Amino acid sequence: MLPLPDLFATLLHAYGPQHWWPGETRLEIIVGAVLIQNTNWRNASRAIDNLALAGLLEWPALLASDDNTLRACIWPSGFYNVKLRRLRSLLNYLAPWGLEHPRWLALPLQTLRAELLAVQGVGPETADSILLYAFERPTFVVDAYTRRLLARLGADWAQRASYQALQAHWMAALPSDTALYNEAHALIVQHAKTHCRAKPRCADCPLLTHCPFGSGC
DNA sequence: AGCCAGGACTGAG
DNA sequence: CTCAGTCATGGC
Repeated sequence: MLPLPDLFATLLHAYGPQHWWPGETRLEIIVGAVLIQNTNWRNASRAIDNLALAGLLEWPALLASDDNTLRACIWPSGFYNVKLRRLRSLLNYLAPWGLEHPRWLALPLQTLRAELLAVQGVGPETADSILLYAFERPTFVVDAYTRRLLARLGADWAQRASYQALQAHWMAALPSDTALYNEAHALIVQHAKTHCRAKPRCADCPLLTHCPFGSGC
């Protein structure tokens, strides 16, 4: 299979730098990481817009918000009862220090990751998204796109591999670097959105020549 | 009309 | 430790 550094270079050449940032502020990124769980970006984005309109993308306001207001805002993202609880547990974890505390940049990555994973409703992808995008820590975010892309490129093991195995695979292949991991994930998402769901399917896919199925998506 | 989307948790076997 | 079931909206 195409070596991952080459895969990254190919996508970068095809799509250009994404400078992807899933939110305007640290708080928005963290909230978004929960709201996007098993939901399409459009619905999650609606929820974020509602929160912004309600003035709840401000740290103290969000902490002080009542459940009914918060639930109404996040409604379009689906799973609103579950996500309400998950947001609360995450906010409760962050609250003692706030979002700008030096702690978030000082603690070892694995320590912080373990803390996040201990929060109810924060699994590996959500934890890594927060670490990479909100706190700019060099950890690779594995998601459905990442998994599918490897599988489509012939790495059959990827489809059923554990999160840990997939993450280790990427991180062993690419140097530990926040900007690089950010860009790599953004490119994979960009590729998936422009080709995987394109119709006609993958006519000018940049990964076409590397794909055993005749389409690199 | 179903099927699915950038997950995580729970209970069962 | 696998794995099906659960949570839910909106777009196609």
